[in-house]
Amino acid sequence: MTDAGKNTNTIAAQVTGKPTLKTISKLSGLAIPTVSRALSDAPDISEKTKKKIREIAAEIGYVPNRAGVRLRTGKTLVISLILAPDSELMPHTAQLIGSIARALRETPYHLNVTPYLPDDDPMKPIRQIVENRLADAVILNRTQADDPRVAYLLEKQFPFATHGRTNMSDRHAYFDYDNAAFGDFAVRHLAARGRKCIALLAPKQDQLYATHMIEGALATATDCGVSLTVLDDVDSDARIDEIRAAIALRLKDNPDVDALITASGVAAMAAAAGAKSAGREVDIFGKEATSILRFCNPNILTLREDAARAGAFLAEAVVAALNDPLGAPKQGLQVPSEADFNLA
Amino acid sequence: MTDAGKNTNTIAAQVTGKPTLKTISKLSGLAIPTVSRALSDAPDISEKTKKKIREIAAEIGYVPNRAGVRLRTGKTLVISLILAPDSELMPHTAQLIGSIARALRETPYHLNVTPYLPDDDPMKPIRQIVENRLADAVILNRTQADDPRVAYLLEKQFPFATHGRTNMSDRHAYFDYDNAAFGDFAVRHLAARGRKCIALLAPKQDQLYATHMIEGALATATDCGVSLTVLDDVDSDARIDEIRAAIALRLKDNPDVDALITASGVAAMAAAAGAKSAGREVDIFGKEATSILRFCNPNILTLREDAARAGAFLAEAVVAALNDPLGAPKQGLQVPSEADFNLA
DNA sequence: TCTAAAAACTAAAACGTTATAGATTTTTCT
DNA sequence: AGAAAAATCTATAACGTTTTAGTTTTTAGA
Repeated sequence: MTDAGKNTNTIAAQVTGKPTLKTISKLSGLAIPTVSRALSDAPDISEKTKKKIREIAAEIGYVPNRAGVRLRTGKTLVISLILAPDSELMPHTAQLIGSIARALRETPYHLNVTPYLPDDDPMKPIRQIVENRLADAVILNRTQADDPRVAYLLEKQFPFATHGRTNMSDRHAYFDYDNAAFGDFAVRHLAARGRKCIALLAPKQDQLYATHMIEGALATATDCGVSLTVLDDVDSDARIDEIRAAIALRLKDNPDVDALITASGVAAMAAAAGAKSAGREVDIFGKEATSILRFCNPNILTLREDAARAGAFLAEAVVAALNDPLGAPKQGLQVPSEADFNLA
Repeated sequence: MTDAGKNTNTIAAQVTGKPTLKTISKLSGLAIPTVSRALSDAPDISEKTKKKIREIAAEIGYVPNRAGVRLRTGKTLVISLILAPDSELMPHTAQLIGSIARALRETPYHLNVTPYLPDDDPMKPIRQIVENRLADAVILNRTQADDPRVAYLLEKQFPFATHGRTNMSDRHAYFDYDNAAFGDFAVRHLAARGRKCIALLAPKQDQLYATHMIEGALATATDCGVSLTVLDDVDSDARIDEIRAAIALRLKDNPDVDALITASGVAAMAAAAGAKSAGREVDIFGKEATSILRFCNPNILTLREDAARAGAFLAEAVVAALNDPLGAPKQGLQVPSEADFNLA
């Protein structure tokens, strides 16, 4: 029982420093490439050898050095989430980031966050990432119908997924909410509550989700025999106080309006306040990321947008695109179910 | 005017593929190490050579390959933000992430996000990062007074910064709100409004910020001659409905309470609802990340916590720690000013 | 003008990985 | 048993960077 002999029982104890392929090579007596190929399950390594190497790797806790892999293969093992500047929609964003990062834990990829500011060129971060190979794929949020970033990524054949559809959606992975169904449901529900003159708050920008929402709502309005006005001159990305003021103004212009549909929770809250300040009693139907909205104003009818689900889907979709670049892009649509609606 | 001659005017045009040190080496006729040392402004390279190399580098748009640097130096150029699971405080988190990432754009570092779940071991991500060198530094949020992660990082001498102080704060970089000042201000303000019996909602866990808040509030309560009860059995990290129910219960137990101070915006909202359901008219004083809280319930008095400022500070602090590991850790305290308070 | 010292530069190696092409061993078939 | 084929393994090189230990060139000093 000498001290010298004590720590030599296990292989692991013989290892000093971070284990590399070299360590396993020495421990197993096999060449480094053999070790590498065994761990990547190459066909020209015998099962016996693979087993032995995998055991040693597990015992000494071998983890591939990312810099080595990256330098050799050109793969970064990084996925970058490009964040559009959003002033007030942050609960949604935080959920998205967290759920993407969590889903990526099951993969070798890490999540990088790359935000840009309102006065930045949205193309700049994308170009940097593609040109300098800072990531293997990107995820975009707040896409527009005719998004130059999407066009660029498609042209460069750089893997990506988007949160929200675009005009080029058939060619890329995305997750989106079925806003047509939301529009339909909202109108149907408001009509059932006896509302006759519904206004829909659409964003100024060319956003596809609004188009869908309007389409769904218009069709159902005709169906239910209620009137539907689209208010497309309120900037729903503005500060909340500004939205409220704008809504109050619109309500005065449209004295018959007895219900409002909005595309975001913030806008719904602003609408509620705007209606109140205009002295009008209207129903409000909006979307929300958390339960906060309905909690602080139970009179707002809401559809819960599941950002966590979106994040998990986007992570999977982008990894799928990386693993099979030629496969059909994964596309997800959250069709609202009754359970997603909080109806006062 | 031959076609062949057209593109050879500029150096840049002669370069194909991503430029490396080798490219500059060939273009300049100097050896690769010379180029490397010139770009890192080493003392043994002549100014003339440095100028020449820098010009070529700029012209062909040379950007160091991160994998090469990482493999050679062991530096990852990554800073990892470890996100504690937070159910309802997400606006704050999103602001934090965005502002850290934006601040890091001025540096060579990229931001990685590493969340863990309520049932995960909080040590696991940290250990992985340190042992496998997945980042050069980490930023922690939601630190506890006696945080094992902080102890571990200090022991390993791994650079980090925290959002919130700990028992070991003198030894690490942090950003925190001056919660003592918040407690003081809240009590002083409520007393001035004529409130006599104030309750303070403290989190169950051993969180230093609560200690500070209580200290500040207690001292001022004595000063102003009002009574202050600390309710430390409400889990302020619980779901919002649960907090509300718990608060309603506490209010019934304490019939004299006429004002509530909470540590978070969500808790404030829950408190407002709890008070309402208990049929009590109490003042509420809370904190908020965005202006949403006060917007949806203008009766809640608030202190605005500037997460963007926290993020920018933390980014700077952690980069400073990396550049000067022996220097004094940067420590920031947001002392609330009158302007930060939204008083109904 | 010659030598010593200082300045400026370079050759070689290494970080850890994987791809290519080739070498060795084993199996299969006649 | 011997040759061909298949299976298994290895040597070498390369990705782009920086560090170490030189070597060459220039300047300074006598």
